[in-house]
Amino acid sequence: MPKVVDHVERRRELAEAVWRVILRDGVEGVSVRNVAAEAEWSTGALRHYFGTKEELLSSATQLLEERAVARFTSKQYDGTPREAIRAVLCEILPLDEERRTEGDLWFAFAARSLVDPRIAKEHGPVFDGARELCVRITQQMAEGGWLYPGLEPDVEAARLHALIDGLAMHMLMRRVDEQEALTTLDAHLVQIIRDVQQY
Amino acid sequence: MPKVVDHVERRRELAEAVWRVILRDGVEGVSVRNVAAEAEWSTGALRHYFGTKEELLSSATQLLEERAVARFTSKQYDGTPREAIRAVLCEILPLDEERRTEGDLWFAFAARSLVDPRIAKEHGPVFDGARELCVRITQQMAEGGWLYPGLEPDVEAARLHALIDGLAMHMLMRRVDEQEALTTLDAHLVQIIRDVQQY
DNA sequence: CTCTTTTTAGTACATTTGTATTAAAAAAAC
DNA sequence: GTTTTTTTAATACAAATGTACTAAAAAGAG
Repeated sequence: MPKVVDHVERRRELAEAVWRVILRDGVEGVSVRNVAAEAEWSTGALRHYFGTKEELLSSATQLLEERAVARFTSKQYDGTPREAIRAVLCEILPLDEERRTEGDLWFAFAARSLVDPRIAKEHGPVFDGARELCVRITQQMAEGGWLYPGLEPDVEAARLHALIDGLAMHMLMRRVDEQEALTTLDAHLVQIIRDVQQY
Repeated sequence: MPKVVDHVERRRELAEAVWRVILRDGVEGVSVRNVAAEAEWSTGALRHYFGTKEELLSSATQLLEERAVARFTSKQYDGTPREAIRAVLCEILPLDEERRTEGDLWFAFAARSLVDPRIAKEHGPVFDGARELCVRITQQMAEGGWLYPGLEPDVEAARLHALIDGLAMHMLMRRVDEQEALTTLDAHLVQIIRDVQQY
């Protein structure tokens, strides 16, 4: 029998090499040879796992999706409502290097998804994950009586999602810094959270 | 003397060809030959106006910027405060084909600007134009007494900007439709505009 | 060890890429 | 008409690209 290789691990390894290339040169810098060189593989070995360049990009998107969605869905509330919600939302903002990397990739793939249906399909769950996170937040707020009176949970989820993605994008474009983003987010939370003295 | 050619017009013509290529194939589809074919020019003629591919992309970004900023800064208020503000903000959302095209390009260039400082520099004014629009709105609201009490004009400008850009992005990604976007925008306006009976 | 299958390396090939060069065509000044 | 300069077309070329192919290497089963 042949050498036993963890295919899942190999594909992850390759996907991460794709990431590094994208972060350095953008999606346009992704070529079979570039990725192989980045991973220190031969093009032949790479081709053994990925038949085409498209599969390579798909795999990189999928890995990003898995990680992001896992992070979004694993977070739990604790602390005061405002602190908890703020902490959850901060998972989306590129506040540290890891999340900035994820954000850069998310942005690159989002732009590519506009002209590449295949990427769009694989990128969709990232949007859905963030949206579900926002829906979960506003629904739990409504149930706990923390949602500011008169606000609709679903509409507020959409608004929160647009705001947080817009902020994230502005940060990725380096036009808004961390402090301004948090100030903006806090201003929003003030308006949607009803302050309860004892919770 | 030579044939008299309107260089500005030529460059505009070429930039629009670049746009069409980007809309069809993404930024990665832009090559000297592709653009020349799209414009029905020879590569030699194209090269007479643009020495390198980078200049070609720069020119396309600049044209986008000029148009977008012109649209943003030309709008004037009229009608009730809410109607006027809504109308101005709707200039940013991709609600018709022209603005969707602009939006698609804006998105493509924004993503590219993360790894290409040159594009970033030329793309910056588009961000600034939208931000100034938001600042103008919130400041005029504050001066006219329409801003909901307790809100800071500058913070609200940043929040409005993030929200509108996030909504625009979600629409461009085809994950949010026109109706949901307007519902979300209206929910936001309700919270930042103080309803004055007589204005 | 021998066999069998996976994994890898290296190379090949047709396209496409950015850029440069060349010479022809066009058009106004004289 | 001739001259002069811009504009255009066509081609050239090295480099990079996606994909395919071939044979060597690796590693467990018998």
